[in-house]
Amino acid sequence: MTDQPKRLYLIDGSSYIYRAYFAIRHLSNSKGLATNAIFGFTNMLLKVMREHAPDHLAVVFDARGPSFRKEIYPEYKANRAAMPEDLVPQIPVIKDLVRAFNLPALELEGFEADDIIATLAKKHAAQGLEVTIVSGDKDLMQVVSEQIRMLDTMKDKVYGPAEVAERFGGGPDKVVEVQALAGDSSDNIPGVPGIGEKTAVKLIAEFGTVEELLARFDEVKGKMRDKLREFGEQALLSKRLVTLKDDLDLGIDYDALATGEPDRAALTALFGELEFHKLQQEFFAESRDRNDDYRGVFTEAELDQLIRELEKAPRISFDTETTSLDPLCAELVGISFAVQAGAAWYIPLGHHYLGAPEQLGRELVLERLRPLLEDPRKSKIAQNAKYDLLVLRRAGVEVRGVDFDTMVASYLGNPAAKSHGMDSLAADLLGRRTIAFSEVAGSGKNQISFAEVEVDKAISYAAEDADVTLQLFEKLEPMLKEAEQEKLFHEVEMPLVGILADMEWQGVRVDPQVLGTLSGEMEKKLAALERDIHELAGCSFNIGSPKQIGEVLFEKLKLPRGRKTKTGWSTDVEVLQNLAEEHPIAARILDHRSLAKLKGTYTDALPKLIHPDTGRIHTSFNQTVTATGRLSSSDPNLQNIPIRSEEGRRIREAFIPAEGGVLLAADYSQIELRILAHLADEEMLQESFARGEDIHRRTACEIFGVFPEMVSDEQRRQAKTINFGVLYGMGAFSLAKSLGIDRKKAQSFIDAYFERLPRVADFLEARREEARKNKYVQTLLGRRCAIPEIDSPNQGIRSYAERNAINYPLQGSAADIIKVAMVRVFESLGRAGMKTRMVLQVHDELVFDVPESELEKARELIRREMEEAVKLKVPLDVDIGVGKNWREAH
DNA sequence: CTGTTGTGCAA
DNA sequence: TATTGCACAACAG
Repeated sequence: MTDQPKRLYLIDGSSYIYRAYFAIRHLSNSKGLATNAIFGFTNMLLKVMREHAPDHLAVVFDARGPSFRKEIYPEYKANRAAMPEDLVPQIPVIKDLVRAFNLPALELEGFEADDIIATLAKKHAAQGLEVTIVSGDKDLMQVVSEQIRMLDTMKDKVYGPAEVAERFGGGPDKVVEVQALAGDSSDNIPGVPGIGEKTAVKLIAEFGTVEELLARFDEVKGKMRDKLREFGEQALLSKRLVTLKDDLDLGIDYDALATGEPDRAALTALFGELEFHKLQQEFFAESRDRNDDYRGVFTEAELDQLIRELEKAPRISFDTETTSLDPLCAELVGISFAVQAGAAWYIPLGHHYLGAPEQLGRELVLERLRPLLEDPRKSKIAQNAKYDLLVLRRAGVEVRGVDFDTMVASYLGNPAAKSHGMDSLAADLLGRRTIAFSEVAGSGKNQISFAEVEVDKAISYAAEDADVTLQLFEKLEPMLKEAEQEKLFHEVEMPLVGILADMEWQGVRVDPQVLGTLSGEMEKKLAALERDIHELAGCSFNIGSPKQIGEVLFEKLKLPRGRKTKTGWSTDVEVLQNLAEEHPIAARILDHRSLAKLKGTYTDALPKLIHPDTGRIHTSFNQTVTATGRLSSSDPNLQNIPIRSEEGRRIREAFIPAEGGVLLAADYSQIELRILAHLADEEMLQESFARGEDIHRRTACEIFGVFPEMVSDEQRRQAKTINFGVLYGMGAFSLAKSLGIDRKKAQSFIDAYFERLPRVADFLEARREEARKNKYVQTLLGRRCAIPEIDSPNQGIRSYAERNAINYPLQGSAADIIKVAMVRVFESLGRAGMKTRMVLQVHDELVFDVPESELEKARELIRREMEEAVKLKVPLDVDIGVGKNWREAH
């Protein structure tokens, strides 16, 4: 073995923190914590580790208090501004990071990081070690030598004696001399006024040291001589200030600076929290466990063996591989299973490419697995189970017993998180970078179907999915318990998974002819509007482009501008409505825009999404998207089908029941206000709901002090706006804007409201308080949503957080209630053996496809299960409508 | 071809 | 300067 010199790396932590902070101006995580300095610092650390793999290292920080330099010179660093307020909270995180990397960290009271570094560098260099100082600070150049070099990772430069000499005109020993003369404005080191670095280098090159220069100052000519005479003492003081202490008694030897193995779990948690997803991936890219036992199942004997393993295991995880992201088009290509961490199987069923190995038959495998998959008592785990349920249902297997969906569990743990995808969960919770789909199937136009992926590759990809899912379960289950989400998870969210799968499976019938006719009419109207608009403008332009509209209205026609957007002048409804009085073009543009919107988003888009086999639209209900617990709908979004305008309502006529049936729409009346009445325990609201009054009218009575009969339409409208405003935490400004009144007046309405409904005011404050105390708020069923921004120093962010603290419990409790109702209705319909099918959910409304013969029974059942979903201090009223299309059902 | 912006639909 | 979503067309890189 060759005897490599021992190496030591000394990282100037404090200097990097500052440099990173100023180099990266804007970076923060979704919780409002600034992360710019942390990010820069981490990058530096990772770079040093990656490129130098140090075995001995110290990260050195400045100690909190003043250093000894302050004692010799009170003005030292006096001009330094206080640490920026968004940097302060980053410091402890950086120290956590260093700890998680398991690296030695040092700081010493009374001394700066540079002194510690100088001491350690000199000491170890004297012992024959090769020392690298990682810093960008020129002060440290004074300790550079043959054994000590300096590395600036941000500039990617290494400084040895030669590089130092180039800048300071001599060996590293000249550094302090030059700095003593030139001073340093950032540290408030005075030096000699009028002498900068260039002059100082010249003088030192000639005289060697400050002392020598001062002794022979008469050899210097002109004004500089006077300066030197006057400020000589100051130069000597400066020299003391810039000279680093290199003889501190640290009592630290080489062995104490050995680097440890990084704590993967801690790092993962930190990177996750900081939302350093890219770094997370990079760091863990190499750390995939190669010991995983992933096997393909190719023979009946192997299948039997697998099934025996699956039967023995208390819980199994599984995952399907298919040809499409859309489960209703997807063909099954393979299934994977895991029973314990690190071991998983993949059964290829439908890989077909030239030279593909012999695979077991699909029918055979599914028949053998059917008893297990359909057994409700066999506990199963899956990631995004809804997808697998649908794929297998399409393949003829009704999977039961899926009692843990890792995606849903992760969502309950943090509903505000951006992604609950397996890759990010594996990274965040397991510190593991999983094989990306694109790595086995390619991406973009090169992407191939999973059926064409080589079986060997498919095994490592698919088996990993089942394995990781099982490992995620092991992490997530205790987390759910910790967060007290178990009941909500097992009694509401998990039952809902299968129900949503069923709703997507059913889909809703849509008549393409209705949409086609509508589209044709719109086409004509749009063409006419376009002609008018171009004529009024005197030129032809793209009405769909806000930018071009801006050019025409504000530059060509010289109409008054309204608000600005990031890229130009706003042309939104509000602006155009104001412009309508100035010029007839504005109203036409508005008409054109809303019609084009309806046509593009609905009448033209929906027919394309009608499934060719079923004649129905199968939307996707997403259970892990919203921060509040609501569902969302996509591909297409059926939760925003128009209803307000006449044109819009006609789109609803295209949504129709199955042959021989009707559509039944059941919606909760004023559910969020009822929840407010319940949670705030506000008697006036409770009494009003108990009596079945018009709540907005009643609110108007209270705040305007008039009798119910005397409430004008205008007053009711205003009360309604206030009622909704309360749910969203609205202020006087926005109320004024939406009512078109002045702020004072709006404030007086709000005052009157809280005067008459004091418990509501208490409730709102209690929610803000709760958020400040716990950093989260809760719904009726204990669903939690974190609101870390509640402590943000930024007023805008904090106000936003406070509004969320009010809105989440109300919107979220409504979501809880309708989810419970969905489970109750679904199960009740099943027990009754009815053919009525739940097909849509629109936040406070459920839509059913009902055979005509079952109508009355269904109506009663649905009403009962919805109204009795939870018991509140106010009744839950459900309005039910029935019709031959969705519009009529309202 | 992909991500962002402005806009607008729903509860 | 009112909450939560999704999707479209235009546009920038």
